[in-house]
Amino acid sequence: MINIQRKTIQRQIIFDVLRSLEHPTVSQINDVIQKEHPAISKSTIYRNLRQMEDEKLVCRIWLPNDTERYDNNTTPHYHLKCTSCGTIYDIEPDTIEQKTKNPTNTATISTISTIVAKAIKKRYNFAVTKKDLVFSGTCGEC
Amino acid sequence: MINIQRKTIQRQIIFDVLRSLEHPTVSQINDVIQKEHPAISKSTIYRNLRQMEDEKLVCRIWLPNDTERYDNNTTPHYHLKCTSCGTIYDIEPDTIEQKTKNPTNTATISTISTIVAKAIKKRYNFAVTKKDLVFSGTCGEC
DNA sequence: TAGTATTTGATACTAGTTACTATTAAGGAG
DNA sequence: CTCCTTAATAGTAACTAGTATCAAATACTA
Repeated sequence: MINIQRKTIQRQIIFDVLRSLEHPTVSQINDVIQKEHPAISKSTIYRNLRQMEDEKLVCRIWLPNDTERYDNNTTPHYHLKCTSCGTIYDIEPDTIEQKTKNPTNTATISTISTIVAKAIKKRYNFAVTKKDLVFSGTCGEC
Repeated sequence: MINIQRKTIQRQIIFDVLRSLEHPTVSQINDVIQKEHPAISKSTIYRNLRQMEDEKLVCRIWLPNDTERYDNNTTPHYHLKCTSCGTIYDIEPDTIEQKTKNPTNTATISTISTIVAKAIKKRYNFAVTKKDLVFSGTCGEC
């Protein structure tokens, strides 16, 4: 009996709260949990979030000039961050398309990033396993 | 006399140390400075690094699962991080090239990221001003 | 129900920020 | 060149964010 994930109430609460929020910081998750369950410690929260990340139940995301955030969208995708209002948007890599110079050509971010990963392998002999792409700027609302 | 940047010895020391290191963390910068100048406080170090970032003298970079780092390469470029040895490599966006399906086509990361930024504008009405692209994986040495 | 390894919560630590007082660089007047 | 003024900067201390350690509690299995 080694390394089995146990089902604890704390773990279930943390997961549920995370699922109810959009790109929350740990502090936001903590605020919600404290109201109902003040006995749950921050160690437990951080620890469980990391564990869920390892299990691929959630993603931990790193945006410039921000604290760590969690994302319950586990499909591969990238992020936009509005530097004016702070909102974080998901970019779905396979839905976005852009014609290149040749009007019959279209490219998704997904295929583009695959091309880049191959180029990196060729040029730097570096095997890419994870891509963190963040675009900062101003959103349509601002 | 408002908002003039003053030339302080602390500022010069911090800048010189930063220039001598590759992608240093603040802790690495601090370690070097403390040996010669133990009186310089961490607030001063953090404050000056941020100020130099505002002046575009250095870049602050954010890598997944890492503390903040500074980069004295101020030309636009992206990063590779080896998850095995921890080494950080710069990708020069204009030097890397990769043929697309059409063998007469080549694309730099720079042009690709410009295409993506335009697509983001069209699709999400979001004006990209900064791109933070980090590729994690295993380097040739590991 | 008992045994045991995992998980929790507490505590103390490292990393980074903020607020505030004391110091100092730069510019002007004599 | 020296003194004065003043706003920017330095250092201190106290705070938020995140990590590590470890005894106590608890989930799982037999």
